[in-house]
Amino acid sequence: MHDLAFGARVRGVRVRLGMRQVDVATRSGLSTSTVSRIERGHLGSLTIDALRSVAKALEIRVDLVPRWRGGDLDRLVNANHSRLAQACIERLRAAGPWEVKPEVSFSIYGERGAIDLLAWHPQRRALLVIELKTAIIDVGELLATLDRKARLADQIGSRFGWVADHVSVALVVADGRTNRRRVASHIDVFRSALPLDGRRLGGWLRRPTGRAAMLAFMPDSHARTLGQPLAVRQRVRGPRAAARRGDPCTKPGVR
DNA sequence: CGCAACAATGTGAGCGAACA
DNA sequence: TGTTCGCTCACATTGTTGCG
Repeated sequence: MHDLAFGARVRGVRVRLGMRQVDVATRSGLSTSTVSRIERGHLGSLTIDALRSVAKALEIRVDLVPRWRGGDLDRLVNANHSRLAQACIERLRAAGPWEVKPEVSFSIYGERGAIDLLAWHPQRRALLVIELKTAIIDVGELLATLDRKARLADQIGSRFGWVADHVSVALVVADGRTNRRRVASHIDVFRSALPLDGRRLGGWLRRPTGRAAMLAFMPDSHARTLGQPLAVRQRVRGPRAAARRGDPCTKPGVR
C-alpha cells in the first residue's frame, strides 16, 4: 500500500472515532508529530513499532508482507541457511566419520517439524541434532524447539537404522555482531540449556563420547572458504565513513 | 494541525586487545 | 585458533520547540 494511502486511512479512522492527533499520541505513547507524520504519509522516517502503536490505538490491524522480485526473497533467505548448513557439514566431515542428513522432517504423535541437520557417528553411536540459525529472534521458542527435536531424535534416527547410545544437540549460529550480542544478552538462559561453547565443539566432534549440548558460532573465516560470509547483515557505509577509511569504491549519496 | 530545525537517544558496525 | 569484551563512530529514530 502506498504511504499516502496508509496515512489517509489512519486519518480517516481517527476522524471517524472523533479523536484528535493528541488523543492518538497519548493512547499510543508517541508524540503528536509522529502521528502527524504517519497521517501525512511520511512513513520512511518511522519505525514499524511506531506504525503499529498508532494503528493499535485506533484498533487498526497492520499486516506486514515483505515482497522482493517475486519468489527471490525466499530464495535469498534459504541461500543464507544453506550456506550455514554447508559450512556445518564440512566441519563435521573434517572432524570424523559423521554421516549427515539435512532437513529431516518428522511427524510423531502429532508433533511435526524438521531437523536442520541430523548427524550420526557410527563408531560412537552418537546422534547429533543440529539447529541452524542465521538470526536469533525468539530465544524461548528456539530452545523449546531444540528440546522438542532432541526428545524425538531417537525415533527419527531409527528410520535410518541409527540406534544411538546418546543424543546430543548443537545450536549453530551464523557469526556476526548482532547474533553475538543477542546471545550475550541471554547468556544465562543459553548456558543453562547449552553449556558447551564453540571452543569445546571441535574436540567433542572428534571424540563424541557422552551426551553434549552445545552453542557455537560458525565463523566467517570458515564460511568464506565456501563462498560468501555468513554475516547476518552488512552495514552500508555512508560517503563520510568511506572517505575516512579511504574507500575509493563508495559513491557519494548512496545509502 | 502542519512543518522544519535541532537535540537527545538508541542501535549496530568496526576494530583491537585480552583471554581460553 | 576461536571467543569475548570494550570502546568509538556513524546512522536512524523520535521528541521538543517555534512559527505559520
